[in-house]
Amino acid sequence: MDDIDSAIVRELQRDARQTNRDLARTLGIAPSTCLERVRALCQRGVITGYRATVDLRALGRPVQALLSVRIRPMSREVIEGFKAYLIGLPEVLNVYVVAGGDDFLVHVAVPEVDDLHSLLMDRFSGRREVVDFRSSVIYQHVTKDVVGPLVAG
Amino acid sequence: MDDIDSAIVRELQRDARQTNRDLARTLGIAPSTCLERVRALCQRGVITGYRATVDLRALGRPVQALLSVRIRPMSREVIEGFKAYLIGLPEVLNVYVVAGGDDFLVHVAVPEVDDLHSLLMDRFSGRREVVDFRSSVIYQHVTKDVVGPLVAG
DNA sequence: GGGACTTGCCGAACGAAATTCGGCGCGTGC
DNA sequence: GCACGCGCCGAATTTCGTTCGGCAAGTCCC
Repeated sequence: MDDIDSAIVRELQRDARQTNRDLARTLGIAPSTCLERVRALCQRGVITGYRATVDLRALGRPVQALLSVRIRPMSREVIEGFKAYLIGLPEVLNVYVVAGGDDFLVHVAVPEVDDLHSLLMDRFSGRREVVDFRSSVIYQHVTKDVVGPLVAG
Repeated sequence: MDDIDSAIVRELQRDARQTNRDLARTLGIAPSTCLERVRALCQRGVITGYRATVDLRALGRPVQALLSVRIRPMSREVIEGFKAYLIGLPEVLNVYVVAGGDDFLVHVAVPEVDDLHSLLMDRFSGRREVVDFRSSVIYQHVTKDVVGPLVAG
């Protein structure tokens, strides 16, 4: 994990579909060398996958929210079960299992604000393990790239 | 935006680096047709980019947290300024600007739990617009693909 | 109801890219 | 000082992205 590997990760986070030749040219190394470093990063588990990012607005789901949920009891079975349930919901984008005041933080996207209310009423309030929930509409959401191993942070 | 487009988006979210031929074979269409549909999706803004996903553990930042921050005053300048400041921090992964009890929700990743404390003390408590903050360690984080336009949701 | 137009799809041809592999240089350890 | 191993490079091969002409189907207008 040297500077070149960091640069590869940074570049592939910026654009995962750039050609290996372009990537090699950017880094100043041979394409074959670049290719085997990328493969090594995948094999070592540093790079876990390549994903297309989509515009939720274009997909008809412009309203995003963060749902704070408290559940009881806090047993492993209940947590895993509720997490699996959340992942099964089509509105869900991210599930955070957190410590502190809340147990779950659920990032959702729906077509309209009304659907947020429906989602809470139909999918959350009825479940027995859910003891409390709260929703926060997201005004803006910025995703950053992972820059590196925080050597100078 | 028909079923084929939805399938393309779904497949490219699963693996953005699969070859156009494989994608076309999966969908049962010709590679040329597949290619122009993918390009149309990019041009229409449905697909906004392709990104490599990395393992934060492998990058030496296994501790993740969600920071809830309240700021004052809630003017556009202060919000945009603080948001830009957050994005500049190397520990930051996601910034959510939200309505409700908190104003910002900041997703961060650091090497150790101690760094979380340092981050809060050194980068947040000193800033004048920050009136309150709270941190929640993330036990698990699951990111889901966007499945579609929620027609049957 | 029929004809022209538009739209989307297909398949072959071309250029470019990914991938493989043998060889080389450099650092390390003995 | 010498042998070994690791990483990098560059050419050859294979696969892929991309373009383009033609075709079928659906649509609009007459």
